[in-house]
Amino acid sequence: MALTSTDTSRYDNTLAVIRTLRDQGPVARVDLGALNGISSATVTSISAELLQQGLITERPPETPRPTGRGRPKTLIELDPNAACVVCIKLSINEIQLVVGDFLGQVRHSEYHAVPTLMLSAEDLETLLEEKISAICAQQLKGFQRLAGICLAVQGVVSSQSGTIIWSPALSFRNAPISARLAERFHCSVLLENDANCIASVLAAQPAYVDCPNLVVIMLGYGIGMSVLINGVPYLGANGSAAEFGHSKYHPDGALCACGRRGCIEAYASDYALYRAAAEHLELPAGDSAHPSEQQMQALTQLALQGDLLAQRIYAEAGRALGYGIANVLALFNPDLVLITGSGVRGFDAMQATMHHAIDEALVAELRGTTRIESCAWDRDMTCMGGIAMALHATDGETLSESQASFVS
Amino acid sequence: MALTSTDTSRYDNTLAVIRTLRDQGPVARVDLGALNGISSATVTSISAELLQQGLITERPPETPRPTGRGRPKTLIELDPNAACVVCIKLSINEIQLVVGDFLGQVRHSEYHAVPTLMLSAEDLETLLEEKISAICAQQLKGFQRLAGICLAVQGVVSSQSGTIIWSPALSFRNAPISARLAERFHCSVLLENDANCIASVLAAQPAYVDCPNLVVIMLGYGIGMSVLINGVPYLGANGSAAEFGHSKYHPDGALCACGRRGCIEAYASDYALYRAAAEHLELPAGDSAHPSEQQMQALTQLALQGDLLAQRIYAEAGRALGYGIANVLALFNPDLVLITGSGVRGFDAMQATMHHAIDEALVAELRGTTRIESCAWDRDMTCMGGIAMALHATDGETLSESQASFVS
DNA sequence: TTATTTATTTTAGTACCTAAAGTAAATAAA
DNA sequence: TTTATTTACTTTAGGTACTAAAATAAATAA
Repeated sequence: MALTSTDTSRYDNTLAVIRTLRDQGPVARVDLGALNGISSATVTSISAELLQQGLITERPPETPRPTGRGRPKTLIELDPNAACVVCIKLSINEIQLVVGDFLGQVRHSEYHAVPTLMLSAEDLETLLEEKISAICAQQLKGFQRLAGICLAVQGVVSSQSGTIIWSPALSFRNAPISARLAERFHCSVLLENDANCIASVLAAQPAYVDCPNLVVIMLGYGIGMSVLINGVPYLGANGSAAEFGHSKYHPDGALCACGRRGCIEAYASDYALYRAAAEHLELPAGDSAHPSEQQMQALTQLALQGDLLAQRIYAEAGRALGYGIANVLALFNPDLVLITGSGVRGFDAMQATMHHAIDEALVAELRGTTRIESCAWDRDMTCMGGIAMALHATDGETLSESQASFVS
Repeated sequence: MALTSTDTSRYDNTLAVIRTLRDQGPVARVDLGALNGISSATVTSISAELLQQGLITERPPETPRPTGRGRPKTLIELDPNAACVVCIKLSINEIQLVVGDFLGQVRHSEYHAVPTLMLSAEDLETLLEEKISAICAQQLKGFQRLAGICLAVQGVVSSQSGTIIWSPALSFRNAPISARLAERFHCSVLLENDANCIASVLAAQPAYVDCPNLVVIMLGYGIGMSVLINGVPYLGANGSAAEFGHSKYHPDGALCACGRRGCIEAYASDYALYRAAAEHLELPAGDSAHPSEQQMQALTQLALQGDLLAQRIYAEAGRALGYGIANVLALFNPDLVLITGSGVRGFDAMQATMHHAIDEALVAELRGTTRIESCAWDRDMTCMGGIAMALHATDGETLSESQASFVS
């Protein structure tokens, strides 16, 4: 008779095995059992299925002898070519396309300069279709299947409906982007906020694994945030949760790009810092409303080298940031707040006032034990996270589709 | 051989049946199956066990005929006396003790005036032991077992460790209260924030069931908040999440009871409103730092009846509240914000400026579709929520202990 | 060469669930 | 009044998935 609709234990255990193999690399059946709380007999049965489906392979025994007595472990590992995902990062004036294999490793990466603010929703769709088609044709040869596509976007997105609601990198609003790509490429399309991608990568790092409640603040052209609760991004009702950049520092504060006053972003983002400095300081020529990396580096240099006005600007940014973080601590009480993004280049110039503002705003009981740390920034991290999230989201499909193709 | 450690389906299904019966009242086996996605054969088997354990009873067929053809449904229902819980609400200068039955119905309630701010941790423990002992002796006669005790406390508590970290109703800090009570009364002791109790009750109401992400703001002597994410209270790392009252309105704002400046509580709590008014208005005599219900009602009356100064004070409170809510919307993006607590009495005098502040602070894309509503306040609601949470937390124990006692 | 150790596989047995068949208890229709 | 129909509940038969224990495999140590 039929499988009970509520009994998902085989499915759950199989996914657990796949994910353990992805996280830990090659693992023996005994250890897979111990790690996941299942018997090794069950692991034998699950791995036999996965082997038949071509999702895993047995690793040939090492030539250098295994240590210890007894029958040596037979390591099994994911077949990196069993599936792949494509992740596209959409940021202001640039898109990045990355191919990741079934292990989550980056196998290909390319950047394109694109005037994103000029694009209509149709332009963007067409552009993405073109670029992804090219990637499919050139880069996906050895893979058994394309499991999914992840679109990592700054701003407010609805993952559920696949709609870009509001992105600082784009001029249009409310574009249901996932549906068309899913239809065109016959695979799952995941739409994610870029900060959530970064947070997923950071949460997996050994230094932060014991932080079930993790807040990641992204400083850059704008200011983004991700809140992981028990390791999963908190999205809110419409996907506009964690909009730290537009939480408030001061009721009648500086003007923000969003049109309101007093947002944290209006003090601590690249454009806010540059705007405050441009009037008074000698800085590289360029669009001062959309400062380039080079422009920002020049400004940061001034602050770090002791220019008093630049220091004052960063100090005030740090104060706003700290004040905003105080609210985050009072409301989320996370284990850890990590500050990263391209804007961390200036973190040393903000740090002191930031900590001071936090202490001034919160009593010790509410300040709690939350660690607040900064963390080096790597422009490829977003897509690494997107790949991981896309694989995680599509493991179930990969599993059932491999099964189907084997049966038929 | 042994039951697989991962196979919890019978346990899960049994709990689901118990909880359905608690939420919906008497239900037939067919309907229990349909509601929980299990076959009625399984419900037959589960209900046979529960019947033997004495946790449910079959309801005798109704004298007025059931409508429709076919064999009439045999309704089963929880035995209200199968278990009970005691909930204690600890608020400033008052404690309430309530007995709830296995259905979650209040069976007994009593209030005691207690100078809570004068108590040491030991005093409190002794007092609670006394009061609970008396309740046990007098009120728990008909019940098969005391499943648990719930302590509902204003302020910051660690549910995990059972420690009261910081409560405005108490002078001491960091008191591990649960352990001693658990030892003394041989049952589970649940320590909960009062706002979480209220939120649990509200979330179950038909009007709000479609709000998986619910924020409840409690106005009163202090200002509390609860955030339910998918129906469960978000606690944070140390239990100090959702401290809305000490999130910020203004960097250099009014002095708060916590010792910091600019907290929302320093504008919109009872003591803040009364403090602002007492200098200038004729109000009932009394401790103006801890205004009584009567004092607050007098002040609210003035504002609602058009006294300009009182109106200005409430308007400013509304502005602070709205500003704080804007941050909550930006960070949590909930489906619904409910404003309640004894302080809602003055909500009409705050409403206009509150909404204005929210609109001024947030662009439409971030304002989202969140409903913001107020909701009538009932002083018994906290304990109703505490009972529900305690029952939910102890259903598993009740189940396994009834089983054990049946087997032996 | 044999004993020991450890890993994996096979076997036997259990718990749970569902579908389908059987039974029970009512109303509607002949 | 009897029979058919409908709906609810129970029993039976069959299937999946798991574990413990036994068997087998493959190494090292003695």
